[in-house]
Amino acid sequence: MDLAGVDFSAPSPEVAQQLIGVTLLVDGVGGRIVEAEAYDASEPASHCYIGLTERNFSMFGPPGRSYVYRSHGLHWCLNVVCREPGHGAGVLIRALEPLAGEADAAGLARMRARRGVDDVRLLCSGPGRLAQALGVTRAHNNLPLDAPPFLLLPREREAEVLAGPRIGISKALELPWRFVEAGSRFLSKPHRG
DNA sequence: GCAGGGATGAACT
DNA sequence: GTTCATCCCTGCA
Repeated sequence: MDLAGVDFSAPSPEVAQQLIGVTLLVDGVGGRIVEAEAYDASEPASHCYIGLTERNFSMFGPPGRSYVYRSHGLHWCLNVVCREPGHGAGVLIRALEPLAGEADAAGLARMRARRGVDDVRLLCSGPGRLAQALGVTRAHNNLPLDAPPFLLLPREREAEVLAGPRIGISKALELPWRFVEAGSRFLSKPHRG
């Protein structure tokens, strides 16, 4: 399963690393991925750790699809599914650098309207913010990423990627499975080595 | 059936 | 740094 230069059948940490610098659009709105976290059925921080449930079934399906879940009763979070079907693994998309070129002005305006904020650095800097800016909800769960409304575009240049501990979890804190683009202004939190 | 907790974000002090 | 909005899943009765 290869899409936008990313091998989605690889282990999730590899997929997360490869996703940094890739452009993600939903219905034409989005930006470059600058922060992503890997999750796998083998470690307790993952929704997959407990096995297949109604909530996480997407992550046990074929790679290259979406997994969208509700966080804290309020926010939607977008993941991409990786590994082989039945394994249970995914990558949480945590932050985007919003596309800001002249051709993308309409997309930027839609993100600002959905978020209700003007500052471009607050549009997609966090998994809940990102989903709101892109209009992602439960309706986007378990959809293929190589078909509308999703569009993935390969890196235009090499990205310098740093690894560090994941954010907001209480288990498997030792795994350095958060990947960020070095020096990005659009991270949800600064990188820690 | 019910209590506890969470891959968050915003508004506080 | 702390608090809280408020849904869904889990574990235990």
